[in-house]
Amino acid sequence: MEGEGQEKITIADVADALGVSKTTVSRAISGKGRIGAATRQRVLDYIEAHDYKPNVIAKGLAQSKTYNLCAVMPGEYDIVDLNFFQECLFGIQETAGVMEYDVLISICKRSDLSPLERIISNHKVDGIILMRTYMEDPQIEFLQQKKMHFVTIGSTLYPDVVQVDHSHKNACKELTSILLMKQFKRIALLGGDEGHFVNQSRLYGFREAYEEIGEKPDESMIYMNCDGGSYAVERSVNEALEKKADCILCMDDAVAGHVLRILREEHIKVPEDIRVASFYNSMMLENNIPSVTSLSFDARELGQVACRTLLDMIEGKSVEPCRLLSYEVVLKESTK
Amino acid sequence: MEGEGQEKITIADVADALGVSKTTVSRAISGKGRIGAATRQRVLDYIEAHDYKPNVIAKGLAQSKTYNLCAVMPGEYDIVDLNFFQECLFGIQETAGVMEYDVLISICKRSDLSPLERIISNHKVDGIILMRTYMEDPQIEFLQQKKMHFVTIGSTLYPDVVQVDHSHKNACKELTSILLMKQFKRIALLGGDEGHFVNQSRLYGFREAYEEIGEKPDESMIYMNCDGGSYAVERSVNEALEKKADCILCMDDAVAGHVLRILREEHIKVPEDIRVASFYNSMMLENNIPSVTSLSFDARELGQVACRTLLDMIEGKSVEPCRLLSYEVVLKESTK
DNA sequence: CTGAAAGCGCTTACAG
DNA sequence: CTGAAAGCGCTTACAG
Repeated sequence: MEGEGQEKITIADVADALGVSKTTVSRAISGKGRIGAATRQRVLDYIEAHDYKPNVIAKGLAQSKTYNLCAVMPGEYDIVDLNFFQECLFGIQETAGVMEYDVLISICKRSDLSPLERIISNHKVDGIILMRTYMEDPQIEFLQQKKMHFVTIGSTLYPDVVQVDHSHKNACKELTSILLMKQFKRIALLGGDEGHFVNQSRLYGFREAYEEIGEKPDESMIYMNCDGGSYAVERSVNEALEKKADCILCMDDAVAGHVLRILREEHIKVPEDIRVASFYNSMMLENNIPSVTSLSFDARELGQVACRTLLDMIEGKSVEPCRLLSYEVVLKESTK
Repeated sequence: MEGEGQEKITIADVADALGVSKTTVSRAISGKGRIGAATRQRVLDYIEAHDYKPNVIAKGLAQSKTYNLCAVMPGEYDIVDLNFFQECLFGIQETAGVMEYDVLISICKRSDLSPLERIISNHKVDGIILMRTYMEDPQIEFLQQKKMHFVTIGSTLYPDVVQVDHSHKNACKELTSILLMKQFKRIALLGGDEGHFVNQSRLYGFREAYEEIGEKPDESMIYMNCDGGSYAVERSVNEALEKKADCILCMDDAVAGHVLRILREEHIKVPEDIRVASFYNSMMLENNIPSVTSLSFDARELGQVACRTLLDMIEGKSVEPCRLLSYEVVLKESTK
């Protein structure tokens, strides 16, 4: 009698069984419209007992909704980002699930939005979360033109986009300030892709820290676009060493990983000979000796907040256009 | 005139515009049913020109399909696995997209299937891809009971489940054999979670390599469940060293990362004092000195094959129940 | 408080 | 070869 392939029971079935109309059943479930408390309880009990679950697809069709969200993840990433995206996704799906939404994933390269376009033109989702922003962002332009509900994880200068982000600028400023206070003044900055908004924010924070003490960073020691591979990093590190840098600040752990390897190869000791810190932490460096100073962000929370915000937008509530979440500076041996 | 918020045009609109029935339009698009070539072309031209795209949700409802797949990703993972899952997902969504399917993601802990259950009972997907298998697998049991179409990435002993996997057993056997041929006979094996099918396969391959040369591994140097953190690894490594192991074989790069750190701390040189190799490669170890020998698998291909197989099942085609993809042994400095 | 009916945007026997 | 009609499983004005 259990699990007997009991085919999908529909709202009509429960209406028949209870001798009421489909309308009534629908109302009992949704809680919308006037309905007698007793009647309501009867159908609730029945569907509970018979394990009835409304077909969300049909419901969606009737309401012109899908109860799906789309999380778009960049097609180009390195393993450090990966962990970040994964955590975000976790947060997103967690809070989506609570509201009976599901999350559809779209992996898009910056140069090719077609996966996203397909999802939109197929009317598969009610809203979109962009998991990375670019300075020039074709995804944002596309979604605005399509008038879709969406929120970005990461900041942007495009007007009228709802965004949630960590305060990368402040975080980087704080870390840089600490380093400066420790009297490491010749800091080399190994930055990531200039086209990513987040890297610009980090750079900004770095500069502000210097400004605050009335000094200027050595511009010739600011190396952007270092995430192109270990070769770019190697050149930058060598140049920084020639210029007598006393500290190397890396935009993320992928870069930091390369840096640490290079220093080790050249028998340059951290932190004795030079200090190293990273603007983004991951599990990647956890086995490094010495342990490395970095900024720490809660990606999962970011996903949760982004998702909740999007859900609010879909439901027509008003939302805060720019949320900034906090961060931590984690000081370790590499900057002693 | 462009992008003028031209609200969703429906099949009825195009039927009206063309003076034909909705039936005809539907047939022209799907290619099913008899229809005049000329008529067909007319509607095709029209929808092309007017950028009409059928509402997949409505289509799905009429056909009792969703054109969605679900990829279930484990909720517990470490960063090494992560890269694997990401690559898989890439492959999955890539091949799903070609068939106009989208992929919905569900992150499930082994102990809590509720995200998956929700998706199933909401009729949100036509099939499921399980991205990891366990020896005792509640997900498989659940899906079989629900009579859903699904395929697993990773092997399983459960009967009648369609699975695609890399030949972990053979791969590990081959790597172990090479090590044995190099006369490293006292190999310590640091294994992962015994509950994961893949780790049992690896262990199996390890044993078979010994058998083949008529010898036996030192059972006291087989340490399973090492992925619980660095402490478990540390104990195992120290014990292995006491037992004069000449080589440490790690089930994956997370474990390998810990091992390499521990050896470095204790000033034990690789490969001079002891050899190290990993059964699973990732970007995680790419900066290690020395470079480390490992097995290499193409996770993306795995995703593609799994997805194509699932799609075939959904369309009622018969599929190969167990596909095994190939691998590579990548010899590097750590086992010289 | 409850129900009959129309509608969401498609598909698909069934006629012609 | 083409169309009118019923149906997929819901929701929601509109009446009563």
